[in-house]
Amino acid sequence: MAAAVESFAAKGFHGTTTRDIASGAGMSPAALYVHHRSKEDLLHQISRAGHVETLELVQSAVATSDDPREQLLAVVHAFVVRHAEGHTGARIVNYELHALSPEHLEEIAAIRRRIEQEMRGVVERGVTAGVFSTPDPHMTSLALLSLGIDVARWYRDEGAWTPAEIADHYGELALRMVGAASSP
Amino acid sequence: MAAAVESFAAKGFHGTTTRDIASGAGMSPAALYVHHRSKEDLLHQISRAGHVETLELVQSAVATSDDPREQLLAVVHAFVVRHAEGHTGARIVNYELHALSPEHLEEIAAIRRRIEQEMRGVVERGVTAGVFSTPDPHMTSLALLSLGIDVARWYRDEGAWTPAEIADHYGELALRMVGAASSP
DNA sequence: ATCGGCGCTAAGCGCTTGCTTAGCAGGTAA
DNA sequence: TTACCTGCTAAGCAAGCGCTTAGCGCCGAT
Repeated sequence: MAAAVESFAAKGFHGTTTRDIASGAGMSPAALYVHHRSKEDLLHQISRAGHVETLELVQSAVATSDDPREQLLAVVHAFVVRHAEGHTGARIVNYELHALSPEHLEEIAAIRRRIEQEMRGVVERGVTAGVFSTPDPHMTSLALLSLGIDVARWYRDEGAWTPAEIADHYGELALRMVGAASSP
Repeated sequence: MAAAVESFAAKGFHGTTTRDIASGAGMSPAALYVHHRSKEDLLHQISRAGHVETLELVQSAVATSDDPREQLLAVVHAFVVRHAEGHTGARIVNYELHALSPEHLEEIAAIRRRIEQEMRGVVERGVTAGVFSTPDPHMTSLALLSLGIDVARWYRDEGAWTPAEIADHYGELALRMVGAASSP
């Protein structure tokens, strides 16, 4: 599975052959089929595991505080660090959905909806509490997730910024986007 | 080329066959090769045209005003509308770069750098003029582009928001991100 | 000592891939 | 009329694809 993650992230699902994955894992192509039903099955398992982990990450970040402001910072920080450090896996999670079978795609889409609900909840509670101010909490929360997801696209390990530095800056941007005061 | 755009956007470069493109264009597979050297050549032409158009769009948006605030609004609005309305082409432009040959990729990367420079210029001039305030103009301008690019990933024609509505909201978010006052 | 099963490989099957070849209808010009 | 374009198709080639089959070495249990 690790070899599949590497290949899928580098060349895309359709650009990867079962021989690529097998040689990356130091095996013959036939050995893959002892453990996995098909190439799509591999993608499905990788995608599901990645989505579940991200959902849990977001949920536990929300649970660290009762203050929407702290929740937002925690979620954005965790989300951005994950998409930077784990950009290899995150690319598969976010950019290879079209290669999933319709049933598998629907399963994954359900997890994505729950992630969106978590973010939306944070923003809406902040607005209700009067500490955030935004004309459309729905679109703003979507933009916050969008910003984090896209980190996986442009982030490079050899780049000038560490994941933590990006996450800190993005935390500040997030506070501004929801109309919270810059610093306590 | 229009048929190739459709197929590449829907299934990715490697997921698309020359027979897909040909039947989409109402031709036999061999007819493609009268006009294009290879499948990669098609991708290259589509990608280059898309990048050049985006660069020109950004440049002309910047040229509409001398005020960094107005420039930012114009660039973000044009950029977001383009990535929403033209999400089919924008997906190829942004998510199929890995399928280009090394030489073609370098050519495209140069155009992308010029787009980034335009956005960075707007933010930096705003900071210099004292109308924007951000701890890292470089990262902030990258985040602004990132937000616009990712619209192409999640936007759906049948969604609740029009491209103009998204662009308006994103303009407001952009002003907040660079630390400009919300309204004049 | 012998067995069954696990994890693997060598070989390859049937099909699809990107692309090529040979040739043909219709239009243009001398 | 002849010659030659342009834009196309039918057919197909070599290579690569996802996946299967047959079989082998190893190991713990009997």
